[in-house]
Amino acid sequence: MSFDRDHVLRTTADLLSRKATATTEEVARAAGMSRATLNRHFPGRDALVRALEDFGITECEAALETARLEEGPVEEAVRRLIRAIEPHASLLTFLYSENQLFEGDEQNAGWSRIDERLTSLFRRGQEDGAFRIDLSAAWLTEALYGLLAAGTWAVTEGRVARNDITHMIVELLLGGAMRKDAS
Amino acid sequence: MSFDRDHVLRTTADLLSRKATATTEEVARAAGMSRATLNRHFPGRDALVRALEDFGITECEAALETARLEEGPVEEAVRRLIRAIEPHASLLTFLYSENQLFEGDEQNAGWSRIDERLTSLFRRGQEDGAFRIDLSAAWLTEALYGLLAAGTWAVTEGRVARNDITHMIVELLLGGAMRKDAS
Amino acid sequence: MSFDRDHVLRTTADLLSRKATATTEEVARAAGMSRATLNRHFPGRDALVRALEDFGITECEAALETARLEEGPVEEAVRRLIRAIEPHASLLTFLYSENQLFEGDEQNAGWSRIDERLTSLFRRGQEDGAFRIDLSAAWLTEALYGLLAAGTWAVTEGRVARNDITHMIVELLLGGAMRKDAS
Amino acid sequence: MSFDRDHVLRTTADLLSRKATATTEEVARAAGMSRATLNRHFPGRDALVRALEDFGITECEAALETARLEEGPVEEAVRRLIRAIEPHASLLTFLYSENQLFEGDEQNAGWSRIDERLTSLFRRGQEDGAFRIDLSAAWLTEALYGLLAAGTWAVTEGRVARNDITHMIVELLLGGAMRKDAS
DNA sequence: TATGAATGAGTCTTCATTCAT
DNA sequence: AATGAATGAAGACTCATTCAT
Repeated sequence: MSFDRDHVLRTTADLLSRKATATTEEVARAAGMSRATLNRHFPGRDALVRALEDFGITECEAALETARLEEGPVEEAVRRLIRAIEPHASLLTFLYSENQLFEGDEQNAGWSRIDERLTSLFRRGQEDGAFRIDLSAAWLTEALYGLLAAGTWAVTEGRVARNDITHMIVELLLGGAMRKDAS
Repeated sequence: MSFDRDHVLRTTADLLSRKATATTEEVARAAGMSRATLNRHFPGRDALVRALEDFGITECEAALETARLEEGPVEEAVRRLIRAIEPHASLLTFLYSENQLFEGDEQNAGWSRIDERLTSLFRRGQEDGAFRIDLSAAWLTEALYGLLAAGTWAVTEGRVARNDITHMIVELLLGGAMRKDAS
Repeated sequence: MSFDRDHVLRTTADLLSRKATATTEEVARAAGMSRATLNRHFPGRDALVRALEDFGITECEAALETARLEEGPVEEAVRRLIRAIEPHASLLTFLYSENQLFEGDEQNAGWSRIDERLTSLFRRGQEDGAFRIDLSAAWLTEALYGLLAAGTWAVTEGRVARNDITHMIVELLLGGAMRKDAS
Repeated sequence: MSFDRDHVLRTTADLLSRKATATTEEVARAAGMSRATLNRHFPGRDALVRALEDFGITECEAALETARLEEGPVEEAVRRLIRAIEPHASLLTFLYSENQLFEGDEQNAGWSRIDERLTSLFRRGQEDGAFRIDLSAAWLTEALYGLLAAGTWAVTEGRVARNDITHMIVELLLGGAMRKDAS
């Protein structure tokens, strides 16, 4: 069977987002191969993490494209966003929890670009009068990350059904973000 | 000066919630002592993590007492809760991200008790008609953890002012949780 | 070349019988490998000592079989015994000096069995009228251990030629154990 | 209570002759004091070992004086020797097992002097025609050390009564050493 | 003087990586 | 190309020693 790079990266993100201290052995076993083989494809742990970052950024940017954040009402854009990005939540969670480690890196540029697009979306919501202005766009962005992570864990622990989690996140975030008197 | 156990535990929680892979050396230095001394008081890294769990459970339970969750309108109880628990957020964040470890332990009993009290609070909100019923109490509990973690990181990264974070969390969570047509 | 477990154990016994405080590094180097590799095969110093005990028991039991202790005159059986067991003397010496450790363990059962067989041999000598009865069988057994250890050290320090040591031990032990008036 | 140097040294010799890897903590507790206090009197582990060596040499030399090795028949001299030196056997055992560690040291001079006197005694026995010449004087000396150590252990483990051990050692050694046809 | 507490030094163990098959 | 085995490097732990009381 040929080497399935995507599968390895997703499995690794799942594992590392739950257990940041997982050893290379655990990562390799979770991906169904030996340490040595994992090392052949990703020479060094750092290389694996970089690959994860690249992969995560690529996937998230694709999701952002799919969601067409700039189009239509903000509320609908947020719904599309969460629906598109939720499948990659564990990858995003991993990037989120690791992003203080590679500060100043070129990877950070990709990450910042994503972060900026999300923040812009929420800022647009505020400018449109749809979103409250006392909850800053930066906070809404950060809260989205937190809720995606919480959603992943809630599903993993069986507290929320996989099919419900997108709705749960969307409604909580929009409910909190939107003005109550919006007509 | 005598050994300040609380100080050590708080410092350690701060560090580990930001960098789960921190070495014993880093932990000890952050607490202002040598590795050997840290080891004298907490024999082994596991012992330190266990102590953090005990400490976190104790602190959170004290915060829950302070918040008097069963009293008055749910909305106010949630506000009191977040205000009381936010100072311990980094501890909670660490425990939250680590809570897959030591499963089945007696520590878990303490943690489950806290979790149950929070879930009860949200369930009461739903029974009172104040909270939406399509967002389950279990999810609101999990979301609270996620927002506390996001808040901690947002403050650490300078995206949100420390003085604002309680408001940000409260408003987002309550805004999302409460029924829109509540009179 | 494949890993030679016997070689490692023999080398280790040689070293530890001379210097009980030898570090893992010294043990590994004496066996011609790195600490890490030694640890791969014997995870932890205790595991190595346990393996030495198992190995020693096995080797000694084999030597006891070879010596056919129950056959022929006791004097000849003792000669065969010492001849058979002397090559393993450093292993035995190490175990002898360490045998207060791991008391009550299953290892001790194996050791006790050997001890019992030796004691039985000397008891037979007394019952046959060949050995003095004022020197107890238990003491003769213990003395045998002491003389084997002394022999190992005497050879190591160059006080006695390797080829002579069996004779030295045999003659001293038998000379002391046998009745003077034996016809 | 005043500090009892002799008691500490004897206790330490007892412990170290049985367990060469005993920690300073164990040594101090066996002597009935804290690590720190032991260190006050013997600054550093080496200092303690040196003191033990000095003490052991002094005690052994005193025992040798008492035994008047040069006087009378060799057989009687050996009996007096073992009777005099047996109470210090654990000290001697410790020195014996440690003596490869401080090679070339000045301490070694004292030890060698003792060793030489013992060897001379056995050589005299051979020259007198009382002892066999196929068992070298060096070996008999070494065997004496081994039997003293074995005797100490045999008593500790309850295999031989304390009151019998001198007889056991004497008879075994003399029986082995003496010519059978000695009239 | 005696001791609990603190720590530098050194040992033990594990991990990420490389190598031989 | 894939893997079990070997190992340097790094982390965790323990000990002997020192210090403040």
